[in-house]
Amino acid sequence: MSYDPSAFPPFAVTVDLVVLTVRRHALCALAVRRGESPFQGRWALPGGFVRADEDLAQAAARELAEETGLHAHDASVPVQDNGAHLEQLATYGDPKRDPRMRVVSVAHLALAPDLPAPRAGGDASNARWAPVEELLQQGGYGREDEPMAPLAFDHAQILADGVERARSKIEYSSLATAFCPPEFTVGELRRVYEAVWGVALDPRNFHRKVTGTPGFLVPTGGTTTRQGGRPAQLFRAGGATLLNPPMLRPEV
Amino acid sequence: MSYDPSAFPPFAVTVDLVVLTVRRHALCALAVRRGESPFQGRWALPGGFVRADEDLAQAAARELAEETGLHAHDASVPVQDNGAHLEQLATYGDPKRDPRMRVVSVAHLALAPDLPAPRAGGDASNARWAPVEELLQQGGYGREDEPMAPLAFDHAQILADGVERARSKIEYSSLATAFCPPEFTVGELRRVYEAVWGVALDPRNFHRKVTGTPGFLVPTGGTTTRQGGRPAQLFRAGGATLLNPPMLRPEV
DNA sequence: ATCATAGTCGTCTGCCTGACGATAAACACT
DNA sequence: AGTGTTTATCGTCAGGCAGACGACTATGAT
Repeated sequence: MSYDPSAFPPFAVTVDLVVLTVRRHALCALAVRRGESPFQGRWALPGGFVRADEDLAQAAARELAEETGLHAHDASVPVQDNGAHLEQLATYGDPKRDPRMRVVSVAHLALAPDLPAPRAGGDASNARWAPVEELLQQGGYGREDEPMAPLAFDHAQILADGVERARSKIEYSSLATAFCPPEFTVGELRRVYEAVWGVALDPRNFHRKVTGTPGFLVPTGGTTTRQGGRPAQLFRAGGATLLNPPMLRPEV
Repeated sequence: MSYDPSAFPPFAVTVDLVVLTVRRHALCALAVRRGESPFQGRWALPGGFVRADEDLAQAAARELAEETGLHAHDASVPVQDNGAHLEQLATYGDPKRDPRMRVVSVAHLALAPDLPAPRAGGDASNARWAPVEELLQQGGYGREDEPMAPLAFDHAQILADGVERARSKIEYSSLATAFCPPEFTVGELRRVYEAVWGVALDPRNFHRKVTGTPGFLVPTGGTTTRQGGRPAQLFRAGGATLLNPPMLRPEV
């Protein structure tokens, strides 16, 4: 426990982001193409180095804004603008995870409503929303049938952990609303659950459940027809963050 | 995203440990007394620097062994010796959390059965099991009425996060068995839940619940009387890690 | 007008939970 | 030996919630 300098070898610390959204009924993650070695040309999660005077959450919020333009709202700020939810996911520090040097990466999870096309330094061809199954299956094919190699570094593991966190967290928290615009219908919220869990849910039981959970949804009074069919009531996310009772993910 | 060396200031990376156990019906955490500045003489969580060739989990397991003699079993090793459960908790990286230099600490959570006295470099007076409420309440009093200052650094926050993780995780996982010896009775397991949650549970409903949850408990055939009263069946932890249905923490 | 689509309200049944009575098997007394 | 105390274990019962599913409503498309 002495502070002999040889006792604490220098590390580089980065933040990596698992940014999830729901597009066209599929859970998608933001991927950027690497412009340099190692893993040049491969897809990776967005991220970057933590600056000397920066908190980890600040660094993650900064990277998120740089990559997507999203303004993250911390848990401390209850503002419900169209910012994204951002939370720490886990930290990855295998000595060999980066071949160049010792890098410890603090991964963060961001949940965002469906967004316009991403931007990565202004170059749209180097950033894309991709369905998570596509990014996680090895040897799959990406957009335009270009052969897709696995994600760079240990990013496949990080993405898998982030997806699993999101899947379990929408069970007992109101986080699914982070995938929705400020006002949304019960049907849109249901399609979020269906996309994230990859299951079909009974619209009638789902409606009863979410409208019956105190603090989950607050009706705004308005109605809308967005998908054809009977107009639906519009809701806003209620103040509750923990759902009681929780939403139950169907067995297998 | 360039690798200009000025872009990645050097960090020190440490692991801190929240080691929890249940002693005398109370949830206790391991605390060590700091021998040097800053916070000299104050209580802190055990921890230390990650070595150059070490994974984060390895570093945490090494520190745990050094402080307690416990042999941590990773999630990958299903062995149920009297090792402790060890998992990553969260990472703390406020630029000012250590006044000397930029330190990022990857906190880990360990759950252990009741143990003999702790050792901290062979000096027992510099390590103790303390009830978590005692460590978390500011200005409380420690053993032998010595006035107790708050934990060093941001360790009160880390401990609070670890306790909250343990409280919620025993709801939906079989982790409560990590607080028990290899063989235990339903009553002992119930007292673990009562200590961690700080509530009283109905023995009859608890017995029905845990014996009815598939994969949670496996009877060993033996019986024991450890607290007086009728002998109880002995159980071993079953293979299930996720409880379905979960244990429900009583409302406030 | 008719159909397709989506939303909303009800009903019914089975399961789980919490509250709690009753019995069983040990120990500590007298 | 008998009595009380403690802990373990089994049962019962009522209330609530979830899944399955029928019925009705309100819009747009043809």
